Amino acid sequence: MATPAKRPTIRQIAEETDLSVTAVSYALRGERMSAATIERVQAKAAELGYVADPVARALRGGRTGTVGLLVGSLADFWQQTLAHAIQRELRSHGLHTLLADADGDPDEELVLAQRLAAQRVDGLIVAPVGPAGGSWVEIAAHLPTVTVAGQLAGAEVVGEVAFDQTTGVGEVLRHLHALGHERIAVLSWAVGASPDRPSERAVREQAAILGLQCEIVPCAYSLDGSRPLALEVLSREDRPTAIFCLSDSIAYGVLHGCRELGLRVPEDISIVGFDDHPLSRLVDPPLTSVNWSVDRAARSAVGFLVDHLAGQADERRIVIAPTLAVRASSGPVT
Amino acid sequence: MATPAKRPTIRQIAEETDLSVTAVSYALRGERMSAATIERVQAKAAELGYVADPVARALRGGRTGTVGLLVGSLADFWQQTLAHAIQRELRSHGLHTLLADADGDPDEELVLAQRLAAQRVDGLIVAPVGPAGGSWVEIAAHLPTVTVAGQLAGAEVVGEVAFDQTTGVGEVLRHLHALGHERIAVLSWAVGASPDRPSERAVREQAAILGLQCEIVPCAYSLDGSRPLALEVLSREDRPTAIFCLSDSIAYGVLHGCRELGLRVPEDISIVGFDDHPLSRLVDPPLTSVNWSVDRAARSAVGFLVDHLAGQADERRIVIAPTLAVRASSGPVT
DNA sequence: GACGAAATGTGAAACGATAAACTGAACCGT
DNA sequence: ACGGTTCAGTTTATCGTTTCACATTTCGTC
Repeated sequence: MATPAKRPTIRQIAEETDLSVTAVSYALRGERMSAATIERVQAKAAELGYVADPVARALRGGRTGTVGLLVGSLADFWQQTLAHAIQRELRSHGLHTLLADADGDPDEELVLAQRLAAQRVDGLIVAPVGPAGGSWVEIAAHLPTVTVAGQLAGAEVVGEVAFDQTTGVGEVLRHLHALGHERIAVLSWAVGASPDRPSERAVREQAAILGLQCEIVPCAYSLDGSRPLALEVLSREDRPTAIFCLSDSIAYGVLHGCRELGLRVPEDISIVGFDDHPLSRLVDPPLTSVNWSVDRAARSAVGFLVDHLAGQADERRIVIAPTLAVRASSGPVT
Repeated sequence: MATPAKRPTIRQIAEETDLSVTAVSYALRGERMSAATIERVQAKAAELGYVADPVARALRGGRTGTVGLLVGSLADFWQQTLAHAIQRELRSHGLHTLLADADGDPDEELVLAQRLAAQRVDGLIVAPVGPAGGSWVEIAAHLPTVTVAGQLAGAEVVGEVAFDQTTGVGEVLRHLHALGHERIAVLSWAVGASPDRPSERAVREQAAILGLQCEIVPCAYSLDGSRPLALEVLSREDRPTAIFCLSDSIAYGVLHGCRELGLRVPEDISIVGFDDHPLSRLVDPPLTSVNWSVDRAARSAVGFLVDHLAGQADERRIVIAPTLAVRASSGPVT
């Protein structure tokens, strides 16, 4: 902690090359100055190990080379995977990541978005937890924003990676219906103010079509959040014959609960997840789940943002199609 | 993207209150000015929704309220968990997190550390991937640094959360030894320049003591990284009777490989992990692993840093003791 | 009622980089 | 030889905040 780290500054280079600060600034970027000067400056910069100060640059208002990544909850395994994939993809484009975790709280999400904007990120990639409040409209109006796996109603985004919830949910419910299930509990990740989340809406629609009796139960993300809830649902008199979890993380907690209660899966109860985390094929029993290509989502999201930053103004949108991965956790009603 | 977001500035408050910028700056922090002025200024600030610009503040040299979190590889499930825990803990202290992922590359790790320093983080929490290079000494000398689960040789840190590798590894090897295993493959997360990683050293030491034949195989972190390697090891003529993976993520890949080859675990081969990810008890078969309390590690790491920032100068250190969680993936040699 | 010390406030410089506007000089064609 | 470009720089202002040094006013005290 001794001396406060003296990184070389542009001024130092200026002094040592007998040029003005401005000249150095231009030369470093290879603009305007004569070839000889540019060479001389860059040599000196290399010699001193100069790296432009991102903070100063940000204050002045230029590009920062940093993108904000805002996820709904890092407690969710799948979102961890997504965050990693996006982060890695951003880096392959030479962009840095400022990751923020709303931890399931829509209000916190907004605060964090504003904080990221204040940090002068060049753009924002959001996997929203809640529906858009009014402030989102404003944020997205000023900061190129791409949404992944969720909408920000009303906000004008530069790209959108949507997941076809209707089809995904539909496939699950048809699968369960075909296996003879009729009473299904749906564990949805709970957040205060989101009465009309697409996935839940899809559940109601599809359930109505198939004539299924679906009860939607709000649930916390984490393992420790869903397990107690699962215990409650599973202990009921008229236990459902299947549980459909709108996130694999939730499903894991339910599996855990089943194990504690001595319930066999899928003989006593079928369990289906959503998002298909890489470990879902390894758990016991392997979890039936809806797979969306994380890599494709990450690539698209980053691609949209990068394109926009490169000046391509048109809004982009991709809808990622689901694949139902049927594994051993779902079986016929017995 | 229209107008470049006009957040209210300190100057705006100054104008509307007929005070100097300086006065407002002081008043906002409740210093110097008269009570009346302070009140007036803060009221105006609240009215305008003023929030201090972190970038400007950082440039000037003050606290930024942001901590850099540098993890060796977010591809590793356990490190995802750790990152989340630390992030959450930091937030409970009102600190923001700037997360960077070295993706297994020690050089990248250094670059990122410097980048974080340039972003003026108040401190750094590092789960290092490689051993310290010389630059780390310099970085840590200028920036309060806490290490978690790894050392930065030579660097003077303000806190250290160490994991007792020797005991952890010892317990595993004794466990396997007691089960009759003698030829053990150890899959270690590979990184270029780390010939003397503590865990590997511990393996060699303990293996010597117990008279075990341990081969250390370097391995990538991810599922996709360890699976092919596992296939190779498992297909050998003189296949080891047990595989000890120095990370649960690696173990998952190995489990996957066993399944593909039709090997039964633990009848045909025993598998042990390291770190005990929450899902390890749910995979098939449940994975024997070495548990360290993530929460305790996160709390300690953040606590050390916060204490230091609060002026407590003494260096802190905690050694987290392992607990061997014996589950079904390890069994006697048959 | 004069004197020093608080209390309260102001202006200017600084943090590091960038952009707009300006200054000479060299160079062009006519 | 003259006005107009272009080149290669320099000056100056700016981003939003903090802090140092200084200028007033107020106050208690002898």
